[in-house]
Amino acid sequence: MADMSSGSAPGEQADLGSAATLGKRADVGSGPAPRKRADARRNEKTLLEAAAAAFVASGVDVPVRDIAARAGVGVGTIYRHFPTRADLVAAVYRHQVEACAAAGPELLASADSPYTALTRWIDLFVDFLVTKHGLAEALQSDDAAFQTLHAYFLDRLVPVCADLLAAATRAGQVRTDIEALELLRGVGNLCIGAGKDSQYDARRMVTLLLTGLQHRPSTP
Amino acid sequence: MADMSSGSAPGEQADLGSAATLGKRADVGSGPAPRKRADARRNEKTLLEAAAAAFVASGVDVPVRDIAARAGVGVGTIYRHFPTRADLVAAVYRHQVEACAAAGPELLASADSPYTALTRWIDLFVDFLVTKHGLAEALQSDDAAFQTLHAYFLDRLVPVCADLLAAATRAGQVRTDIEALELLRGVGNLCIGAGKDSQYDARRMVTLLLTGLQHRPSTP
DNA sequence: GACGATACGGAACCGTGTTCCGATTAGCAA
DNA sequence: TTGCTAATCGGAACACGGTTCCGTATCGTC
Repeated sequence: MADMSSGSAPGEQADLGSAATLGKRADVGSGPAPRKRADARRNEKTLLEAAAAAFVASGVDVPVRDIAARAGVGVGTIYRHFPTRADLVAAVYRHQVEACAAAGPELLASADSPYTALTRWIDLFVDFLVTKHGLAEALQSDDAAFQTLHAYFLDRLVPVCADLLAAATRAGQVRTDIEALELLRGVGNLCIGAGKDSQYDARRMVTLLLTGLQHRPSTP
Repeated sequence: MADMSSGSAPGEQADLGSAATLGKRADVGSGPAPRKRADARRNEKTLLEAAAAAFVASGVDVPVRDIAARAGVGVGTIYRHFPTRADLVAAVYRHQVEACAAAGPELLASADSPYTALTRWIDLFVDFLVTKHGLAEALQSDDAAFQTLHAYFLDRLVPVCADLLAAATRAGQVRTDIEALELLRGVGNLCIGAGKDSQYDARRMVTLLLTGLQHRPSTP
């Protein structure tokens, strides 16, 4: 299974998550993609690496200027490749989000019960969030610029969570009044500020939430 | 019992929560307070009312300039009375925080079990947070300016929560590995973004958390 | 009414994200 | 190799938010 908590590992050959691929696919059928210039491709890769390093060093709140400086480019270059901060963040973490999404079905197939698969998957999700300083905060930020990041996470992970939840529901292991979106948002919220207070253990809170999710006829 | 979700009801005679009373008490023993000028007192009251109205209208994120305009004063006046945004927020909600703190012992005395008292108290807390747009977010913000707000809430409410939790623990009704601070932060986190998505019901998530908190020997 | 202390207003400052546009350069053709 | 042109780059400039500063206005007292 993919390791969700490892470094962000940018720098692959294929689609590095340029903003154009985040929204609706642009003008399908207008012929093959016009292939970017070499310096543009180089810069995009450099930017993703610099951003990943900056996020590790200073959290996802690191100023755009710092990322630009780290990459040795101007801020204009960042905004040409990524229309907004959130798109850059999304691009940097795209691989890990995809890995998390892919892990859902695998866990469902390998775990000894749907509920176990669900908890393991949520564990992956939590590991991902708590190891990325400020990511959970950014996801819930009401800043309009982060709407696209929020949407990307939800688009990709809600269906996976919904499948796990549905399986657990069919097995009679969980309450039936909780939706996947709600569960994911709750878990995401619990991860906020995870690294900033040693007294607060997000994983323990998520455990509580998941325990409470279990189907228990004897509700007090 | 105090109604935590009602309007903020500023405008009382006594201490309206000026910043001086939030931090450590300044120079105790240097004689009686020198009694502010009349216009200063008038402005402080006006400011609290304007801020409360602005918070209701636009959330606690409303720009300081907007509050100043609403109160018909300059921004300098705000900063003279409240050293920072967070102090203004704290002052506006001080009454409700105090009411929430006071409700703890009352509930413990009146409810039929400590766990019930705890859940009722948490309900009050949640009602408070979800009815104040952006307050839960501000509480967890890593912005240094909100540290004082965070600290105020915690100073005031953690002891109350700890008492309720201890009582429930003595009654064998809850797990023993959760601290009051952790529980409060978890609940606070779950309230983030409560009003912005009709799909997400913070109260339901808190219910899950509290259910998971219950002592259950048969852990799956 | 005068005068010192206090409080006021809002321009100015700093740090953000984002936009804009002249300078630069890659990629191609001759 | 040399031009040419469109794509790309860099960073100054803008918008917007919190906060600070200081000349001016007002209060309260003599």
